[in-house]
Formats: sequence, C-alpha cells, structure tokens
Amino acid sequence: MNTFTFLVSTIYDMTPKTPSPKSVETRKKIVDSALALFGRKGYDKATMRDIAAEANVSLGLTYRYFSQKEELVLELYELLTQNAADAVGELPKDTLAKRYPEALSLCLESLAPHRGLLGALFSAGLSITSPVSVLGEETSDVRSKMWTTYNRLLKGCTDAPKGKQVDQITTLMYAGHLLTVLFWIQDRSENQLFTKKLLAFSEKGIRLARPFLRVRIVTNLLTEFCEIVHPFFGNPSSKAS
Amino acid sequence: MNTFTFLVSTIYDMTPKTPSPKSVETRKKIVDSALALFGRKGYDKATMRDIAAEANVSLGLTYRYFSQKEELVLELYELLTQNAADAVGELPKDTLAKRYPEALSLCLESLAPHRGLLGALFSAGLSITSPVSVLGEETSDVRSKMWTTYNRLLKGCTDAPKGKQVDQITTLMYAGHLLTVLFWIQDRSENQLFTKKLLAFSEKGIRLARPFLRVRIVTNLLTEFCEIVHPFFGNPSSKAS
DNA sequence: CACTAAAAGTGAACGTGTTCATTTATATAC
DNA sequence: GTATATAAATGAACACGTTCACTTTTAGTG
Repeated sequence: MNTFTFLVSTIYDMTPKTPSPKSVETRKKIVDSALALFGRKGYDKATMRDIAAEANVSLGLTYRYFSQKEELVLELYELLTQNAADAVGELPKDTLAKRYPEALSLCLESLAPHRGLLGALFSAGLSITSPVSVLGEETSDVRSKMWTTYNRLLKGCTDAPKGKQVDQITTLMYAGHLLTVLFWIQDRSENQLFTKKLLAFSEKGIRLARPFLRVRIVTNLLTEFCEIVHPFFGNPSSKAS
Repeated sequence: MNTFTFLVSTIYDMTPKTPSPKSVETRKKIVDSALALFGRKGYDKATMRDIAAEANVSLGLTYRYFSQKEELVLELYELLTQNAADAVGELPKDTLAKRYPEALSLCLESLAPHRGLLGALFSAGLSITSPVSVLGEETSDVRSKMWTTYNRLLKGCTDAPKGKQVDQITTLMYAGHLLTVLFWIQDRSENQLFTKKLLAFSEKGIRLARPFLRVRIVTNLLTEFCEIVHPFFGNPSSKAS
C-alpha cells in the first residue's frame, strides 16, 4: 500500500454514506444473529465469534458494522423502545393517575422477556463512556421517542395540564420511567412484586399530588427542578442550546 | 496429586478462616498497588499484570485474594464511604433542610477526586451480577454504614421527626444519596454545576415539604413507599427477615 | 472487455481477564 | 530433625474482545 492509498483509505475507511443493498443485508444478518444469541445464551456467553459464525460472516466483518460488541445492544434497545412506545400509544383515555402507571406497566411488560439480559447490560448503560449509555449521545433518538410518547400520553389525559407545564411534567414522567426501569431491573423479589407495588403506589401518589399543580409555590419548584434535570432526560429537541 | 489430596484441596482451597500475617501483608500490597494504578491510569488501563507487577507478586496470586478485578474496586468503595461518613458526622447542628444538602455535598467532595474512575465503574455498579453491585450482597456493609450515617444526621437535626418516621425518612435520605451520586456521575456540565443546583433545590424542597410530615395522608404514603423500597436501600440491620 | 478504486470481507495476531496444574514456603506432629 | 499437610505463590495457557494488514468482490469508466 503506497502513501497515497494509505491516506485515502485512512480518510474514507468508514461505512459509506449511502449503504449498498448488500451491506444492509449483511448488517441485518449480524443483528439478527446477535439478538438471537443474546436471548439464548445471554450477553456475556454470546461471543463475537458465535455471532459471526451464526451470521455466516467472518469475525472481522462484524467490526465493520459495529465497532464494539455493546453497539449491538443498541439495536435491541431501539427495538424494545419501539414496542413499548407502540403499546403505550394505544392506551384508552383516562386520568393521569390511571394512565401513567398503566404505561409504565406496559413498558416493563415489553421489556420483561429480556429482563435478565438488561440486568447484565445496565452495567454499560450507566457508564458514561459506553456507546449504549442510557443518557449518551448515541441513544438520543431513543430518548426522544420515549419522551414524545409520554408527552402524547399526558396530553391525552382527561385531566391534562395546560401551557408550559405539559412539557415539564412530561420530563418528570420520563425521569420516572427511567427510574422505574432501573428499580425493576434491580428488583429481586418474586415476579418483581415490589415493582408492581410501586406502580400501584404511584397511582395513589399522583392522585394526591395532581391538585397541587395549581399552587404557585409548587409550580415554581417544578419549573426549577425541570430546568436542572432537563439536560439529562428532557426534551431532546431543544438540545441545540 | 492423588485422589484423596485432590478432594481435600478442592474443599479447602479457599482463603483460610484466620489469615496469616504474611497473607494480610500481601493483600495490602495488592490493594495499594491497585488503588494507585486506578488513580494514575484509570480502571481499564490499569491491567491486572500492571497491578501484580507494581505489588511485586505474580499475576496468579492476585486472584488468590481477589477473584475478579472488580473486587479490587470494592476496596476503593469502602475507603471512600468511610471518608464520606466521617465528614458527614462532623456537621454542625442545624435544620434538616440545611444539613441534608450539606451532607450530600460533603459526600460528593470526598468522591470528587475519583469521579472519572467512578464514571467508568458505575457500569459494574448497577449490574446485578457484579460483585461491586451497589445494591448487592457484597456491598451490604457499605450500605449499612451510610444508612447509619444518615440516621445519625437526621436524629441530630433541630427539627428531627419522632418515632418510626425517623427510620423511614432515613431510608428516603439514603435513596436520595444514591440518586444524587448517580446524577452527579452523569452530570456533564462544567464543574458539575447542575448537581450543585440540584442540592440548592433540595434545600428549598425540604423546607417546603417538612411541615407536611404531620399530615396523616402524607405519612401513610411515606410508610407505604418505604415498605416498598426498604429491601433496596433500607436499614440493612433488618435484612434478617 | 480491461482497468481501477472503493466497498466488502477475511483471519491471524494482540492484549487482557481469568484459570489451573504445579512449585515453594511454612507450620505442625512425631 | 524429618515428614507431611496446608498455605502461599508461580507463570504458562485459554478465551474473549478488538485490531489490522491483507484479499476478494463490486461498481464505474474508457
């Protein structure tokens, strides 16, 4: 390889802008193989060699499409989020106190088949250096989708708030969603009974708290709180700031 | 090695009940070496071979004392917790709204020099299969110590609650502690400004909420909530249940 | 078709965490 | 002191994630 070729390949040795039909097919083979093996053997036991073998490609090729093993998990993450968002979108009209726990419950249901896997993964999920970091750049689409889902859920409530509170409470709901998932993953009780109790509790809690959203001092606190956590869970559409 | 010896060694090939002086010394050498290297090069870059070399022992020996690399982090975890607990113990008498944010601030301060390291580690910290899992068996001593620290902090407040509420609110405080640390680690803002704002916010929040601890419906909700999260952060002394 | 450059694909090799058969040191019993 | 069993220590070997120099295929151009 001469110097010129070296320079060119150094600059362009990336996945091309418009992927060829063949490459998308190969990519899909790898993803399918990976997700199947993750499900069958768990994240750690499913080696990159296994995944490559099951997809009938070489080991090195998998790294052309996914620069790290963890990146394969992003695919699962996006799939599960889509499922959850779809399910939540079809909830019947009702009060916030009813709909929010229901939505959380649906999310956990769609995550349930992969609970063990997620447990092994949440490792990487909260490491700020990981590409699958729950709050990282690479997952911003997923967050955006989920935030929007809760935004719609809130707007569709019979007791939906008005004005700027809508977005603030959405942020609160999304934060609650993340914490609930975290709690659920750590929940070692039989059938995750504690998480179920927590959801039932949240219904009571919301019913009690809802009227206070009209009290000035509470709304002020809410505004301040949302300004602080906004960069973490908030509406990603305003991340340009 | 004959069959008998094999059986015996299989059963007894564990660290002895009463460690010899020599073994505690070797163990200390390894820990010191590991913590120094973690600090200098970070968790990933500090290889087990580095650690063994710096401690002047063989690679294999490190695994006699620490069955996984992550277990070495437990030592750091315990050290930092002790520092934080000591600092919190010396706070002047004041209201809860003043003391709690102060305590959190002190904890973060003692963690600050290792923030980068903790960021890389929180990966393992929330993986339920990891030995350094924040909520796992192996870290129960650390949790116990921190819970007790907050329990004392609360009892020493000028506006400390009475009766069973003391333990409940302690659990709430410890949960807040864990969440704050989590937030702080993820906080990418300059000098963790958002975390500082969050602490200031918590002061206002507590001042506002404190009077409601006398309202029956609130205390009932609090009791219910604590029963649910108890197995997670709660007073570890009652874990015999 | 022939030529060429990029894309797609390969597999050997490297570094790292971890394991294990083995050797050396230490303490206990006679 | 000698024998012996256990603790302490060793380093080669293994499996895995990852890298990289290289080969093969594809697509475009004359």
